[in-house]
Amino acid sequence: MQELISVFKALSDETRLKMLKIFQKGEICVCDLVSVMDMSQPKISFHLNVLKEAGLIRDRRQGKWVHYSINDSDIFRRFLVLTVTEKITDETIKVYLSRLIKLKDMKNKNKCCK
Amino acid sequence: MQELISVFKALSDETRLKMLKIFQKGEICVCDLVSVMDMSQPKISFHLNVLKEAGLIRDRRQGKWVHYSINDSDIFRRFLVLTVTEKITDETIKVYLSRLIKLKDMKNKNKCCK
DNA sequence: TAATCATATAAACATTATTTGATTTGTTTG
DNA sequence: CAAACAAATCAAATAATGTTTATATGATTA
Repeated sequence: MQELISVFKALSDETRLKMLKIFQKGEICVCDLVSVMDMSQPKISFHLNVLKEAGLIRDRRQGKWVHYSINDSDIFRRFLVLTVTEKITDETIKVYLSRLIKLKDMKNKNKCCK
Repeated sequence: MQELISVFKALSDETRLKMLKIFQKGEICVCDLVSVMDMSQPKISFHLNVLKEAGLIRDRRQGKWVHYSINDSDIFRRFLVLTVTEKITDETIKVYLSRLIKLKDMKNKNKCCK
């Protein structure tokens, strides 16, 4: 039961739901999330850890960077994440999305995280 | 988004999940829940209110008593409640269930809430 | 209509979650 | 291998939730 509760608790926070929306656009590293969401790095790491402990996302270290993405190994969690990202409009995170696009453009020009 | 969060928050508590398990056996009034769960009446009322505000249950007043039951008007909430009650075994609330059965027996003998 | 019963609400307190600022760990690169 | 960078962790401050005790409200019944 505690495992189930940890999933619902992870989904009970605006910042974390917005993170899931961002993850839906693909894998992202902590430093990029920090700049996209404009929040302190410890805060971002804290929320990532809550999502990870709940089994909703997974991490992958690549050199200095740790990339996070949606964990699709469990169907119940997948369903929840899918429903959440569907119920929340892109409009809600439009500021983040535009920063994300800028970031990706910059990476193509070799300026960050490469 | 806050509405969605209120649903997940409501599901993020052991007492409330156990309540949903009990509701699955049918409508129940506050006083019966108090004796079945052996918790203070304000505590029960507090948690019932959280579930109600999240749209997961509904209430129906009948005389002095207020009966609560699962609100099946929304399919997403229905799915969540169904999944939750499926993932949590009856074993988890066996003490409550045996009290519930005793209560129902007593009611047939006209001893309570009638 | 006064007494009683069921439930809700409020205030005070306890517990848990989140945020912040500082520090540590792990990795790469000059 | 020292400096620099990315991310995690920790302790302290703050905010949000849950619990308890006391009181209020609403309905029934004697």
